[in-house]
Amino acid sequence: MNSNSEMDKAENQGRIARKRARTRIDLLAAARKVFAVRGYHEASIAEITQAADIGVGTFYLHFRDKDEIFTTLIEEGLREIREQVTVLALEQPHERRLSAVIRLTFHYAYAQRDLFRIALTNSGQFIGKFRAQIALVDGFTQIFETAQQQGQLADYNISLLARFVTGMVMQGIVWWFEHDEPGPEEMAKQVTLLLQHGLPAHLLVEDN
Amino acid sequence: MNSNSEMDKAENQGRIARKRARTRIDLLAAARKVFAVRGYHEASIAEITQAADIGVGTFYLHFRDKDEIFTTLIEEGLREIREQVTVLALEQPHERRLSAVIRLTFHYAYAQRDLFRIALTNSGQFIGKFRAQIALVDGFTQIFETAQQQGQLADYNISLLARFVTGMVMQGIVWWFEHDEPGPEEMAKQVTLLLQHGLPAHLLVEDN
Amino acid sequence: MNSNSEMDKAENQGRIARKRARTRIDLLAAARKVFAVRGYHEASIAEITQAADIGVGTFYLHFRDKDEIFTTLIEEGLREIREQVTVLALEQPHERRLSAVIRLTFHYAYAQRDLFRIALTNSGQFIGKFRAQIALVDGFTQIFETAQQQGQLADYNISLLARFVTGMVMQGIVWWFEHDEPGPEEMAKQVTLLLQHGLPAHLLVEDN
Amino acid sequence: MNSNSEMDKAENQGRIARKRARTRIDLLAAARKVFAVRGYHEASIAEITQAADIGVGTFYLHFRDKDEIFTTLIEEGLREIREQVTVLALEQPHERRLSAVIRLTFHYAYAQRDLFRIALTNSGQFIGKFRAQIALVDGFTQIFETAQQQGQLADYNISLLARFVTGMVMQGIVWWFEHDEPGPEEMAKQVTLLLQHGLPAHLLVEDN
DNA sequence: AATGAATGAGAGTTCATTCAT
DNA sequence: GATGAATGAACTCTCATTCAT
Repeated sequence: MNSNSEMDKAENQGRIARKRARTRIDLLAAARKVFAVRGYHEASIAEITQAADIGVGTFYLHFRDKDEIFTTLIEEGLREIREQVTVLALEQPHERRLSAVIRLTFHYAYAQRDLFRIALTNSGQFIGKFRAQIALVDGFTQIFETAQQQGQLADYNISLLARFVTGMVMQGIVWWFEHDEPGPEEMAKQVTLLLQHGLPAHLLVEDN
Repeated sequence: MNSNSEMDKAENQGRIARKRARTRIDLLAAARKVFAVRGYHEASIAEITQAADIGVGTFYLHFRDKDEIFTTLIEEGLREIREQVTVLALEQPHERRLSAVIRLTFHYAYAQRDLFRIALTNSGQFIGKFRAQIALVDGFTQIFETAQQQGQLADYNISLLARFVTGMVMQGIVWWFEHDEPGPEEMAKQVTLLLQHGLPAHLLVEDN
Repeated sequence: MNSNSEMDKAENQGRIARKRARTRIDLLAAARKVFAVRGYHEASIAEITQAADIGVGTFYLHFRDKDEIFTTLIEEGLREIREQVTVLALEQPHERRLSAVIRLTFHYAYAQRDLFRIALTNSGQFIGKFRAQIALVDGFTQIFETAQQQGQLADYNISLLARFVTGMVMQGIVWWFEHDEPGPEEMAKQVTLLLQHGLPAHLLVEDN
Repeated sequence: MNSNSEMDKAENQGRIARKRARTRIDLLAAARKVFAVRGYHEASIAEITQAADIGVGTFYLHFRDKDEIFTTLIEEGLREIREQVTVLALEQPHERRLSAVIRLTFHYAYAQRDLFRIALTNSGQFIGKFRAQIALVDGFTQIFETAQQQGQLADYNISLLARFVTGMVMQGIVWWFEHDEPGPEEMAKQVTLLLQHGLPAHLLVEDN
């Protein structure tokens, strides 16, 4: 009977934990939906809990405030992408790493356009905190630093360079907020094209 | 006597109009300050009017709501830049136009970093409406279209290309939200460098 | 020259007084229009002065507040009616006086339906203060008192009786807020009919 | 255990619902008090919630705005009266129905003078919407229509007649805003007296 | 006398957060 | 753990009124 009740207890805890986790997931999914259609500032906790079909009070059992669920939503949604991109890019040889990061980022971002829209449209206040961008910048920085240690990119400010490339990628993603075409493959190709050759000489005469 | 009183009247109206305009300017200046330190959403009308040292009610004599003063602030602040950049860039020969736009934009943006910070940090909700970016995109698009008609840029999607370059410039400006160096001249040089030569071949092997 | 300037002065004062009176009339007319379409509480001073095409400040040179212009509007508009009804009714022999008051009141009220609408629709707060009604009640009371002194109306409470008849007349006027027919003549006839004969015995059996 | 917790749950919901209903009732009672002393337009939500000893925000959990609580107050307060009068009057034989409606209306109105004061003093804006009056008019109209179908009231405009009688009753009720005497029984008698016999011939000579 | 820009008290309303159940 | 009624601070916005011109 003892072991029985202990088993019951353990089982019970498992059930409760699962229930709790389920509620949390429901909240995040509801938040994603609500933030997408209303934007961060127009969204209210009440709206989110309603969409999740749970009580308002329950929200505070899972998240401190609106800020926290927003950050968590973005963070968790982006973590996987970040990890995947990192892993897959590292599998590539050096000279393919940069284009791999760009391609992979575009692919994942295209698949999760709604999340990026939420993040980019509402992170103004958190700008600089915006993790997706930071991760990209960091990735590019590493690649460029390695290159510089090998004597390349002598004239470039590496930090700025990483930012510029990130800016290009971000604009590509923002483009998808309004258009569905072209897809990630072509988008990556366009960015890579520019990065490979630059613009024709006629457009940018050499300053001296 | 008639003409005298008429002159008085006209003079009076002039003075009143000037006073009114002065209040409006005070409000815009106060809004700029408040938006800069608090952000759009955290700023309250009361705070703005207090900073401007005028009554709350007066605000509504000049602007419909917070949205309107924000838009006006950005719009008026940016108009001059837009016009200057346009005029000066058009004075340049074709092959210098692109780099001129980049250089000039950086120069003006550096001088008005606070305004750009306000605009870029709080325009999430108005993304796509953000005029500074649109103006840049339009400018670049024109330059690239002209080039394409002359048989250049054959492989490029012009719209995307314009966005990419805009993204680079924007990231340069965002950089200044956290750093004061390098200045606009070097920033422009870095962007131009990348656009002229692209990245070294080792970093981006040709896909086939 | 002295007498001349004195004449000038007098003339001037006359002109100013006329101008002042004109503004006052404009204000009252504007108020009538605005109260009619917006109702007392929804009407603002700004709206009235705008309709009168004068400055807001000027309003306060003529009326203490919204209440005063409202009261004045009703009062002045009703005074004439009251006086006319009184004069004309007194010209009638006793036995025609009551029906004359009813007929005349209906005629004037029909001609000035807008004023009565304003008065009756917005005087809730001033109920009991509403002068048109008071005047009628007073008029009826006098007639009934005279009759009672002559031994008639023994069973009636005169004050109440006057109110009841006033209530009938008022309902006739309110009817016109929604219908244009029948006109004042028929309306008076209907009221008089009821007052003359009462209702058929079948509808009201004698309590005992 | 299952049924037990379900019972608990049901009981809980019952208690919560009762509590909620209690708050609503408190609000309506407070509104009745505040409207009575301040009038509709001078009453503020804050004043009502203070009188009800609840938070401002709670008001909006129960009513959309001031308009809604006002309408609800009048409507709910009047519904019972309307129903009672209707039911009781229909129990009467035809020839007693009219006087029954008058007597009953006066009785209920006297008992709820404050409610009628609120309704009549503040319904200017809602005139025509005012339900108590409409209900009376409708009731009288039915009675008179029936009578007319039996060949009576040939000369009368039924709609107007119903309004006139309503006007008399309303004036009786308004009388009580300033006097407590006479009571409803005598008031009904006075109205009935007038409706039975009309006024003496001396006061209203027959027009020809 | 006339003006209208400026004022600020005060109204309605929302919503993140709490807490008794 | 979950609930949702209750809370009240904080916000936006209006408008009667003043006063320098």
